[in-house]
Amino acid sequence: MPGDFSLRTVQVTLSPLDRFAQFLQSRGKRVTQQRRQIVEQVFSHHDHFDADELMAHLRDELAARRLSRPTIYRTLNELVEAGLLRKMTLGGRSVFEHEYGYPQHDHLYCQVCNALIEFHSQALERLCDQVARQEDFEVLGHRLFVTGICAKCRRRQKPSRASD
Amino acid sequence: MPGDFSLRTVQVTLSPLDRFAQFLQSRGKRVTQQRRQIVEQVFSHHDHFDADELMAHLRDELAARRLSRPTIYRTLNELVEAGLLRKMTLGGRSVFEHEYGYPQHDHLYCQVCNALIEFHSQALERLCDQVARQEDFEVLGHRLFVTGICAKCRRRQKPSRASD
DNA sequence: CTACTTGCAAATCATTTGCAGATGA
DNA sequence: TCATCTGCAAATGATTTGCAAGTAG
Repeated sequence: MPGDFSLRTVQVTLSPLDRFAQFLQSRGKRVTQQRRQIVEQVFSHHDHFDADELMAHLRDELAARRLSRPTIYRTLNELVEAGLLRKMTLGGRSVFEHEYGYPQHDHLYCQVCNALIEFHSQALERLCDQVARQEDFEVLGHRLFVTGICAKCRRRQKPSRASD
Repeated sequence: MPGDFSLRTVQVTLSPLDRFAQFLQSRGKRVTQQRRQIVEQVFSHHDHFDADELMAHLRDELAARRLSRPTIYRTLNELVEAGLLRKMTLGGRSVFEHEYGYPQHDHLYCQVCNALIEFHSQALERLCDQVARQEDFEVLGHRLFVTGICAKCRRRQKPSRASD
């Protein structure tokens, strides 16, 4: 590799917690045990989750009263504000996913097992821009859900095509 | 015009109310004053609406107690089941739009004024099918929201580009 | 007639908020 | 120190449900 490593601010490598700390500081907010704990749990693995699932993971802390339901909700909202999480609504329920350090993507949603399968399409982005241009609309983001039945559930539902 | 009008079952011309009546009958349910009234109001014009907006339109009936909040909700759900309405969630609130007799489309969503601008794209449908094929996923539908700022609001927000 | 419907009031359910005590910078 | 946080309990707000009385077929 040639030595073309030029000036490059490595802000992307900031850990979610550091990034959050930075956000909090900029707002005069504090880095507390609870917020630390929640961020750590949330970014410990890549997955879609809702408040209940997160609470299930933190049940010990909740049981020990070192953490509470309202704090979970408050912190999730802050994480969205901070741009660390993306929030979406799925069947009346708020579902979150990593936004920070994670590439833009859309979802296939299996309405049988509720699985969310991620995919990315540049063509889709071009399509959004194109439509927007026609309407003189400024695109800030998009969300595509393709609903249907995932491979696994299809196999389960149609063991044989006898009755068709 | 040449006389090529061949056999053509005109089931599409069924009014929303008739279509609903048909659905109700198939379920052993009844065509009541309330359901009739709601369907009529809902299909009196093409627009997106939520339960509150619908209730505002029917406020006289509600005031006269010939109709109630629970009945509105119950009937809206039946209309979705019947395939007459499509339901989506927008900011925690259920929003409905005509599905029966109305072409498939997607939306530009202005996050400033909450306007929903409809558009249709065949390319998008092809894209969904293509992605689905790769994942061995059976597509039953899709929903694309392009969020951003509509032309009107952009003009209002940036009267001049002075500060840029 | 009689099962399906309705309006009412009360229940849900996820999420939010007021407040007094606890705590991070 | 002292403004920001937190847990608690209670409030919210949209939507749903149990039930006795009303009504469609």
